[in-house]
Amino acid sequence: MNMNIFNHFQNIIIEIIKETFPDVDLDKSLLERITAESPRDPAHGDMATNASMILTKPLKTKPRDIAEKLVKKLNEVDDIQSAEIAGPGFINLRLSLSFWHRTLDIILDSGLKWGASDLGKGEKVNVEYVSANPTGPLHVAHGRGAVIGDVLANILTKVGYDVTKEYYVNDAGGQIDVLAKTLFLRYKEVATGEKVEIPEGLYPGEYMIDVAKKLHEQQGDSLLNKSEEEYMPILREFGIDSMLDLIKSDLALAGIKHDVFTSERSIVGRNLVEKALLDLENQGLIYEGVLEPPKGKKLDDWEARPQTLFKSTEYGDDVDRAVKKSDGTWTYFAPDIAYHYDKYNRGFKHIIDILGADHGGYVKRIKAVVTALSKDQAHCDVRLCQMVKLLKGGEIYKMSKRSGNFITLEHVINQVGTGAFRFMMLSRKSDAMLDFDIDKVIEQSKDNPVFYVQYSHARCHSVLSLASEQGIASESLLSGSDLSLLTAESELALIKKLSELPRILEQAGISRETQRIHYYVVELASVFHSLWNTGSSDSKLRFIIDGEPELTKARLSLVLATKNVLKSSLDVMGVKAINELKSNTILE
RNA sequence: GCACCCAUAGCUCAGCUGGAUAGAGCAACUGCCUUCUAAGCAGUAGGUCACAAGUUCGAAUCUUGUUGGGUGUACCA
Repeated sequence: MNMNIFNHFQNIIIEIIKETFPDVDLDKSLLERITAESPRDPAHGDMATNASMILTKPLKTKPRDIAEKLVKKLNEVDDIQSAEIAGPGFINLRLSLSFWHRTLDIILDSGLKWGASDLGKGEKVNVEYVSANPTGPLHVAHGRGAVIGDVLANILTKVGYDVTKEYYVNDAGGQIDVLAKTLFLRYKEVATGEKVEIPEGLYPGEYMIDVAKKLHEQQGDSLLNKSEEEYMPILREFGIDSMLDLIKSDLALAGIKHDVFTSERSIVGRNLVEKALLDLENQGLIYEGVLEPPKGKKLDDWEARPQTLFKSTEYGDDVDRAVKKSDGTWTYFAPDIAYHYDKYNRGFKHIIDILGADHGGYVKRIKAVVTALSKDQAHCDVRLCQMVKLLKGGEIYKMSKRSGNFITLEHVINQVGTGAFRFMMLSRKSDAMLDFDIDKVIEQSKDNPVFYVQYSHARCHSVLSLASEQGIASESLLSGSDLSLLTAESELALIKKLSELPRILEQAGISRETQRIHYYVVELASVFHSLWNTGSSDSKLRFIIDGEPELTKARLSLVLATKNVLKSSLDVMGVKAINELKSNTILE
């Protein structure tokens, strides 16, 4: 059986259609539109299909007439308890109890692997995320892209892709000179003890002082006597290394570890820029030209000048893009072309870039590059992460990297905890802006979904450990429980929710929408809390029933399955599941 | 000007790539603790899915306009 029960029944339905209408040639794209999904209203059953509506046109028959034929055969399927026609021609399926019990059994057997699938067929995917310039610590906006990229990579891994988590280090551009110059001033400050004013345009952040101190420890006063030409390479090197260490420790704090760091300097050093541009040139996509001045924005210093351009308009971009500056050096874009060329040559046909919304204007040209360089063999998917509005008690925290007093990622995570931070970063789709109120995330109330979900996991743990202590049932004793004893509506609702995970992960992977797993885990917690409370109003529905060891074991099995699914969902989110909630603890 | 994104209950947001009577949470109101954690549950009330056309059996979802907000807009990265 396909782990994704919706695909499973979709296949069954399609087979039945082929049997029922053998003379009609139904093409694949049409059959793919035939769905099996859970109806909005549970009163409509467990599964609904739109098959007869889709088939109306090719069969030139009324939907209800088609449905009647299909229903007859669907009713013969073992796992289908009943199939009936409803509304404009939907077929509602009610699945048998034994099907649900068998599904629960599979979920229990799968343990933390439940939800995994082979959708990706082991294909290679490169997910590039964060890629912040090595000029300072990460701030909160970086944190959003970081979590979304990380979780998307986790999801894709879970659904069967061979995923590489990657960080592109912009260590070759002008901002590195700015970094080095700033570092020199701070170094001078440390060495001479004289207060230094950081001029406009350099990085005023105080983090540079610590770096300068370390530099001074290593080099003493020796750099003071050197010429700029001599000390700049040393400072660049030291600055980049220090900043990368800083960034990596921020990432570690956020629970993120990239597989690969690719440096811009190494791309340039391997002459990949020349190679990639030659490839484009051979395709006639590089030319010398003059761009029009941009409209709607005053540019006092604009002047027409010939530049080396990439014909990105060929692939849907708004204007062609410069790859060389007027002084003949590469633009930022050129090494990035080479970098994507490198990704493709490393065998990635699925390339995903997670960027900040402020890079929105960059999307079309980078997609154009990948399409051109791969001759349409690779696909580049760019996800933009909208800004995070950081609040504390309703008041806005302004973040500006230039000012130097921006709110760092470290600062925020230290206040709310890694788990809560990640959980909240996944609460909105990446296209939409996100409000993040530090006070609310710390708040230990039902207002806070992190606690709601963790509480459900803690409850699972609590029952299971209680049962274990009482010797009623340990986890090992639970295997082989008679799951058919689970017949209450609330129990079945939980089994059904558990069974959805594979589909949720597949769809999150396909659509690259990480918020889906967030909402799933909240829903799952809700269904579990609901079941828990049926035991409050009716003691016969509690998990542990004196004198009924078999029933108790069956129910505890369901609890165990729930605990596992909660945990594996949280694992994908990079959030640590918690066994016991204590007051005043920050979630890790 | 142009490009990309957003607009759903009083507030914060879901809505399973086009399905049935649009759903949660918060706030409001009503119930449920001699109970495996009430940090929870059940219920009531709350809607012109920004607006207008179009596509079709069927639209919050797709197309095109319009309005309002965000972001970006040569030789920065």
